[in-house]
Amino acid sequence: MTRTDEGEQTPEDVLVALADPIRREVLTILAREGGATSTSLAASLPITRQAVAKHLAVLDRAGLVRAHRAGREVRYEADLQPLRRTTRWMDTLAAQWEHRLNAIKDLAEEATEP
Amino acid sequence: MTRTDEGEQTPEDVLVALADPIRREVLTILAREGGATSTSLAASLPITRQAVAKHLAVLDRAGLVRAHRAGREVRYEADLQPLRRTTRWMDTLAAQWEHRLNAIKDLAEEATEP
DNA sequence: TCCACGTGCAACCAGTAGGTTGCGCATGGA
DNA sequence: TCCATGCGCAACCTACTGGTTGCACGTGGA
Repeated sequence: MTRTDEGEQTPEDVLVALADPIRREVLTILAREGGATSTSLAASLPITRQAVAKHLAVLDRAGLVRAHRAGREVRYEADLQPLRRTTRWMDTLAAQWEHRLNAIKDLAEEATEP
Repeated sequence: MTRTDEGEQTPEDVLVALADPIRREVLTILAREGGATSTSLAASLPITRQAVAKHLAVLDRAGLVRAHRAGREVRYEADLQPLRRTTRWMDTLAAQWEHRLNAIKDLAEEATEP
């Protein structure tokens, strides 16, 4: 088991996690199957189990997956809540930036046509 | 001038660009000031002009900045449109994944209480 | 005309990301 | 009881990222 004890799960961690196509593919499989182990994921992907484990660690750091031990297997499930938080965070950022840009554009118009 | 001739600008490029705190800071400055040069940005940041130029290249690849030559200066301005597109793309992804997860949850309930 | 200033390009360096192989350990089933 | 299976850990490799310095080029102003 990696951590899952949710340290921070910043929006930045989610962006980093989602920036990799293999990690998005992992989340897609997890959503389609409802859960999977590192071994079963490696069977569906072009990389080894250990590489999958590293990707799962990144996803776990972002809070996007949760690990459950079941016997000698460790089953991973997707948690989309941090993703929803992150899109809202990005929208807020975009709104702030656009607000500043519009304010500047208004100032420019005010100066040219008085 | 870097490229600005918009090659693809995939959501992935936007995620990669936004995953770095310095690049987010660059966008913040660009929105606050309405535009800046690599030299003026380097004055506001703890890194050299050449490092700034590399970050601007990443932002340009994502379509988040646009370069305009003005005399011997190259002025960069923020373009938030790819950011808005990316948040919508992420929302769609989240919706698809949640849809699959809910379908699986329903199946499980159906099986346990018939 | 000439010089200063802003850019662009290239080489270089350290650290990290993504991938591999190898091995040891625990656990569940025959 | 014993063996196959699933995991975790560690070492190692390669490529890319983020940063630096140094230098050459073009352009605008005194």
